[in-house]
Amino acid sequence: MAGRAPRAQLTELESCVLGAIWLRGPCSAYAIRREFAQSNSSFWSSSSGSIYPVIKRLTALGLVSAAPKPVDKRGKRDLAATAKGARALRGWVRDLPPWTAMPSLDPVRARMNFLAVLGTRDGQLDFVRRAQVAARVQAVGLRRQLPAFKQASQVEYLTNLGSLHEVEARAQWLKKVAAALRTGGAIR
Amino acid sequence: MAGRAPRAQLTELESCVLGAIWLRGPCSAYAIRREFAQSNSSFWSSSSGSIYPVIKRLTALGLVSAAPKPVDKRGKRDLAATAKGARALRGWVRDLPPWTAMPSLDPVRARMNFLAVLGTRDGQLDFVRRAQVAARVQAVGLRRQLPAFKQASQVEYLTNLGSLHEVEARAQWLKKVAAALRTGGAIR
DNA sequence: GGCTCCATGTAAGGAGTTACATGATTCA
DNA sequence: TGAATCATGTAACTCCTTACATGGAGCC
Repeated sequence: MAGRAPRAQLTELESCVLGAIWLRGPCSAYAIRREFAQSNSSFWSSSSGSIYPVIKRLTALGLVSAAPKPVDKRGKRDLAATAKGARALRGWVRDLPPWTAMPSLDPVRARMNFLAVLGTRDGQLDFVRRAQVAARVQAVGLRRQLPAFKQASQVEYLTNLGSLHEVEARAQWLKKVAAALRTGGAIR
Repeated sequence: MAGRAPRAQLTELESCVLGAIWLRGPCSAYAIRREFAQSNSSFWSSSSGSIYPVIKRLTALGLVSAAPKPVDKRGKRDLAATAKGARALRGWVRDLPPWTAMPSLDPVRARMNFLAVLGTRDGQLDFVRRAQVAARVQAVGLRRQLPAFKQASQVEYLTNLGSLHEVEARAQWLKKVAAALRTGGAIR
């Protein structure tokens, strides 16, 4: 009878949605969805097909309460994290699994592994320079947003500072790669 | 009749497997699997259930040739990238999609968003310090491996240098976060 | 003979994506 | 009144994961 026991651990997406609901206090699912869409550090599509099922699961687990708003004729609901939800979130944040220390999956670095396939040194340098420009553009954009984040909230400032550190590190690394190509010739 | 047309674009995993086969020349699927498992920058499980289906797809697409080895009584096959496979790999490397410029998904940064849930400044500092230690341990390990990579191959050296840059940037960022917590008090 | 690696696969399931569907509200 | 946005959801599909299955080779 009883369906199989639900997963013990939350996924990263589930935890982030739970966290957003916990932070935002009572709010609609749509607000969460929009926040994810506008955030500059979200890899998830944050379309309705991903967010709503996640919220459903969180509600089923008792981590989120969804009170219907009688005022609103639409199906709008007020979501809030329960005490159990706050405990789950705390555990997820605090207990850093070992894999979280590893370097993340960088698509530029993944492609760099096979740089030799581009053949000539000029082709390889072109790739590296384009990646470098893209990283620098990102960095400039982030740096310009920082003051606004600092005024808005301390955490937003700090997390965006982290993103900035990452893209700047990538740009510096690519600079070294370009230098190595110029002095050492093409990768083969 | 004809089943639906195969996907136009390769996934990141498929491309990386294709690249590994292209690099390693004729080799067995097991060798690829092992390489992925030992690589320090692979997020994929690289278990048989993921690698073999990918190779099957690549072979079906004509990007990889799989010649059976008559010498070996086992089902061992010699995999190699075809000319078409090399072209596909080249395209994947060269055409950096816009999203590849974004900061990657850092699990530590994801948790940082909800640091307030840890409550006290000491609890928050403890989290940050543990993340810092983990990042530094990673950095030291990578830095120690660099000379060996440099001797083995230039690309391996350069990609691992990229990993090093990333984890060092993370460590520096966490240092700033800790400083901010010490001077500014707990995040709320 | 048994143990450990080598080597290739299949089966079931899960999590997230894209695309679609449906209305209410707001504003020009 | 029509368009854009707000708001919630379902259905089909895809890629990857975990777990299982099978057998040869080398070694004590």
